[in-house]
Amino acid sequence: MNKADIVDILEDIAVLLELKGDNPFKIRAYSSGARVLEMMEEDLGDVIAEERLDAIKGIGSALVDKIKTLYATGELEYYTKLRESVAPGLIEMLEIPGLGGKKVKKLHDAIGVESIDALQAACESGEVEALKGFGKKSAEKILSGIANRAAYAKRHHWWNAREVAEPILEGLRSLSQVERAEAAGSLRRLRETVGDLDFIVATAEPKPVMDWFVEQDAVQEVTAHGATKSSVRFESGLQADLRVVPAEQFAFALHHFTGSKEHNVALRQRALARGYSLSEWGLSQKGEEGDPPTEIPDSITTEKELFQFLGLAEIPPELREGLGEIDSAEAQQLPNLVRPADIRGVFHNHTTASDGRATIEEMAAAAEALGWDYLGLADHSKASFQAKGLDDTRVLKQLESIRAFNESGESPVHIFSGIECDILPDGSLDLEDATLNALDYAVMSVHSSFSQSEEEMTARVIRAIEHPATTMLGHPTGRILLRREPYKIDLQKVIDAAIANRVIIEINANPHRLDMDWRLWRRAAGRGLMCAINPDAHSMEGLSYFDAGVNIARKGWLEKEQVLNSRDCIGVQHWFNQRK
DNA sequence: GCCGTTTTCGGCCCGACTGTTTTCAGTCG
Repeated sequence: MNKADIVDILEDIAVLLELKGDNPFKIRAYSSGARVLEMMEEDLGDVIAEERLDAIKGIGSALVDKIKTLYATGELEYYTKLRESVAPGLIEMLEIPGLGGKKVKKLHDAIGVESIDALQAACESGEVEALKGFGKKSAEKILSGIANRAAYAKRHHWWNAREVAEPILEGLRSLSQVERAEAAGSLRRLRETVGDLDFIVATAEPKPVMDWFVEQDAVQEVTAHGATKSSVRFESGLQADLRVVPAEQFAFALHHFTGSKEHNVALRQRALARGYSLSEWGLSQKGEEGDPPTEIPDSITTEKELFQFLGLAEIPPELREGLGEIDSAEAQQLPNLVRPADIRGVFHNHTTASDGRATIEEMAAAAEALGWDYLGLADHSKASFQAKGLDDTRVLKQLESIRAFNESGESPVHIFSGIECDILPDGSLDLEDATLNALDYAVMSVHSSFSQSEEEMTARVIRAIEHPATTMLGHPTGRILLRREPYKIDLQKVIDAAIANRVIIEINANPHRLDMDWRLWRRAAGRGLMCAINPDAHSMEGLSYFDAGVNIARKGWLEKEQVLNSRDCIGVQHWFNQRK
C-alpha cells in the first residue's frame, strides 16, 4: 500500500476514534501522525527498510507498527475492526456544522441515528430537540446544515477567495472606527485552496464594524454575531469570520488567526518553554503556583516584534505551516523568498495558433504592460487535437512569425519561441527532433492516457525528461484542484531525473492547477532543481496568474536564484542553450 | 498515542461562541 493510502487510513482512524469518544490526545496522535507521514518527502519504503520510521517526531511505536503492517500487507486488523464498529453514516454526519464526535455519538446512542437521512427525520419528528443537551435551535441548525451540506463543505480556489476578500478588506479599512484591518487564515498563508475567510480588525468601537460586516449586500446568512466575533455566509457557500480586537491585541490576533494550527501549537510551546503563555489575546507570564499570570510590560504591536520577543526572525505567513520554519527562524536562516517584482517574464503561454484567445502581438502587449522583458509562447502540439495543436509545419511557420515580430522592433518584449509538446503514452514526443531543436525551448506535458499505472506514467515522463530537446516539464501531476485528482506518478523519481538532466519543472500558475505542489519544492530545489513559474495563459488576462505561481514558489521556500523567470533575457537564453 | 537537559509518568495550546443550561459542555478555529 502506498503512502497516500496509509495517510488516509490514519486520518480515518482518528475520525472513528472521535466517534467512539476515545481519548482526545490519542485522536490527535493519529491525525498528527498522518500529517507527519504525508509531509515526509523521502520514500516510505526506504525509511521502513532502514528502520528509521520511529526516529520521526510524531510517529511512535504504535504508529510504526501500523504503518509497517499497512505498507507490507495493505491491511490492518485494528482498522478493520474499528470500522466495523462504527456505522458509516456517522462519519458523514461530522460534516454538518455544529456536530462533533460527541454529539454524533450521543445521537447514535440515544436515538439510534445512523445516517444523514435518519438524522433529518429525527430532527423533523422532534426526537432530537427532546434530547438532553440538544434543543429546538440545535435541531433547526442541523436541518439547515444538512440542506447546505454541499455548499458548506466546499473549499474555494485561492484566486477566487482573494477576489471576494479584497473588497471586504477595503470596506473595513474605509470605516472611520477601524484602525487596522487584515485578512488572515489560509488566504494570507497563500494556500492553494481556502476554506473560509478571516478578517482581523483593530478598533475601540466594535459594534458599528460588526454591523457593517453582517449587513453587507452579498451576505446570505449570519451564523454568529457576538461581541468579538461575527460570521457570515455568502451565496457561493463561502464563509467569512470577522474578529474585532483592541489595537494592543491586534498583532496577537492576526498571528493567531493566520495560523496554521500546527505553527501556532509550535509557537505556543516555544513560549511555554520560555515561561510565557501565548494566546490570541496576548502574552502573559506563567505564574507560580496559584498566582494569576501577569501581563508582559513591553508593548508588542507587530508580528515581527512578537517573533523577536520569542527569539525568532519574522516568519512570513506563507511559511507558517509547522514545517521547520521556527527552527530556521531561530537560526536566522529563513529564505529570502522570491517576490513578484523579481519576475522578468514567463514561459508556457498559448496564442490563437492553438487554443489561446490572443495573438502574438496582443500577448506581447500584455507582457509589456506587466513590465516584463520577455515572454515565452508555447502552443499545443498536434496530439492535443481538441486544442488545435500544431504539427511540425505549423510550428515552423509560427517560429517564422515570432522571428519576424522580434526583428520588427515593434515591442520591447522579446518573444521566446517554444512549444508545449505532448508526451505520448510511451514517453516519446509528439514532434520531430528537428522541429524541437529549431525552437528556443520546449515544455513537455502529459495530456492523455491519465489512467496509466504509476510505473508506466513515471517511466513515460522520465523518458521525456531524458530527451535532449526537453527544457521543462509542464504540470507534472495533471491535477485540477477541487475537481480532478493527480494522475499516479512517482514524483521523487521524476524530480531526480529532472535534476540529473538539468530539466526545469514548472509551477503551473493557473489557480486551478498550482502544479508542482508547494510541499515538494523546498527539498527538490535544495537538491538543485530549477523552477519556472508559468501562467499557462490562454489570454492576455491569463498572464496575471503568474502571481499565484509566485505564491506557490514562496510557500515552497524558493529564492529568486532558483526561479528561471528572475533571470534577464541573456540569462534565460544561456539556460536554453546549455542543452543544445 | 506521543514525548522528555525539570520527565519513562503525566502531561498534551488556548479562548470565544452557541445553546443549553442555572454553571457548563461541545464545537470551532
